Amino acid sequence: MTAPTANTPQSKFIQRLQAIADLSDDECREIAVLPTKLRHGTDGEILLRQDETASRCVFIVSGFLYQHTIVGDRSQILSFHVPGDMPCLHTLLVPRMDADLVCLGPSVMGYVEHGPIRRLLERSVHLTRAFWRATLVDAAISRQWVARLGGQAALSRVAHLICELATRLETVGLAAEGCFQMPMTQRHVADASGLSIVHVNRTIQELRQRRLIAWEGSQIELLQPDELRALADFTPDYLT
Amino acid sequence: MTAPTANTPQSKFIQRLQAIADLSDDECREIAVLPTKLRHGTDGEILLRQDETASRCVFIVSGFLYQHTIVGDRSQILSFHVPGDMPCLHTLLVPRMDADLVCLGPSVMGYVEHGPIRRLLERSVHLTRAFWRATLVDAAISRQWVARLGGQAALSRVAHLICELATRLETVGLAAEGCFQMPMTQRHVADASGLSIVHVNRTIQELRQRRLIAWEGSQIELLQPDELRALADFTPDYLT
DNA sequence: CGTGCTGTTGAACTGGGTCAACCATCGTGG
DNA sequence: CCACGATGGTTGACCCAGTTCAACAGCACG
Repeated sequence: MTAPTANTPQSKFIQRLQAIADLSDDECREIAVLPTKLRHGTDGEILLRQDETASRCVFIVSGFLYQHTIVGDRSQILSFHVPGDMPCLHTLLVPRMDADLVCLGPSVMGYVEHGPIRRLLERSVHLTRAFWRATLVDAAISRQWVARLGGQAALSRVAHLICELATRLETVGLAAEGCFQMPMTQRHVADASGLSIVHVNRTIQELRQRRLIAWEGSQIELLQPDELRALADFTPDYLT
Repeated sequence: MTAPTANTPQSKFIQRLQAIADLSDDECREIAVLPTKLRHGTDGEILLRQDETASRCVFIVSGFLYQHTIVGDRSQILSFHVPGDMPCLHTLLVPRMDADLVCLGPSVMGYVEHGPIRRLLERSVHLTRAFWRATLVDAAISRQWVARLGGQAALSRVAHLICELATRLETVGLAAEGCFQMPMTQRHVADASGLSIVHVNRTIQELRQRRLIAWEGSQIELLQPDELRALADFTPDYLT
């Protein structure tokens, strides 16, 4: 299907599913009519808590979320989520959250109860595959994070994170020419990269000095995407 | 279903699915009759290569596998797989492998072509859920690895890995009283933990000195499981 | 009986952590 | 309108967990 989707709350989510699996117009419509409640979230607000049992799914209309857990005395970010993502889709089958789901900056989310999604998927093998596949892309991202954290030094690690986010934002039309907005602080990068905040600061400065990225406020730009990807050992295939 | 499964090649796999989602006797039978080719693998043998397109799934009858990738000049293990696991189930929907699938020690695998599995799942919403859920457990394990690698120091990191493996082996009846067999070398632990082999050696010695584990050859024993879990910040919920 | 792998140990080194300032920005309340 | 406290970014000095290099011992295997 190629119909230019209107700018409904669901449009980014559908656009994202399209990128993952082909959907027919009918299927898009069925997703669009899922009963949805829109909610606004503020920076740092916790939408779902670790160990809580989720009874609904969240898709991001605008803004960003991340999953966060405490390990020992350290705060660790497990994943970032961008508009069009459904960060806790897995709760449909495994309802217990294994991390907090937190707003990164002000954001708008759509809530959909598990019930309607389950009923929709029961009727459609193809949509089930699309949703399943969406969870598999999340899993592939996690595996890349394992590689990133286990195998790379600080500079490549941070570079990889930036490459990943740029690519994911491109697929939903929120990044162009390697340029995007994301209200991440250096603390977030530190918690996502297993580094101290001080060292993230120096690492970002190194990336800036090498003219690989520009980063002022929430505006991030990849100045030399190819060089950055080479440094990060990044290949975007896994994001499908 | 509670019928004592005979010791067929599939029995561990079915046992594992049982632990994840209830299956009826009928469903177990349908899995048992999936056309399967048995293969033997030797230590270090690569069953599937990174970037290769898989056309079949593998379940482990006996022995161990791991997924492995090169990041920069470092070798990184992304996951371990134990009997009953289906390590590349995700290739059913995302056929491209994002890592090598390698034998850890001699092992026996069952190969099932994608086609028969797809046809089985098309007929059964419930089985689809069970398989989907199996991939979600793998994803949860990856997320835990992210937390482990990003947030924990060497000692906790290695302890966590051991706790995870012990728990997973228990659910398929291959560990009892915290005691199990696994032909892992310290190199494997190093590659899975993002540590140097030398430091893994010293870390394991520390665990031994603290009387937390015993590890001779391929025989691993948790001497004080509760203390080890506390040190590792390990809670087994996510393994379902 | 060498050859190679795994485990072990010691010594020197370093990437990144910790601690402690300091600055700029910004929203808030007096 | 300004003083303020909070937050995010930056810098310097010192420290340490973990790396690297190198050597050696046990053992399995051809």
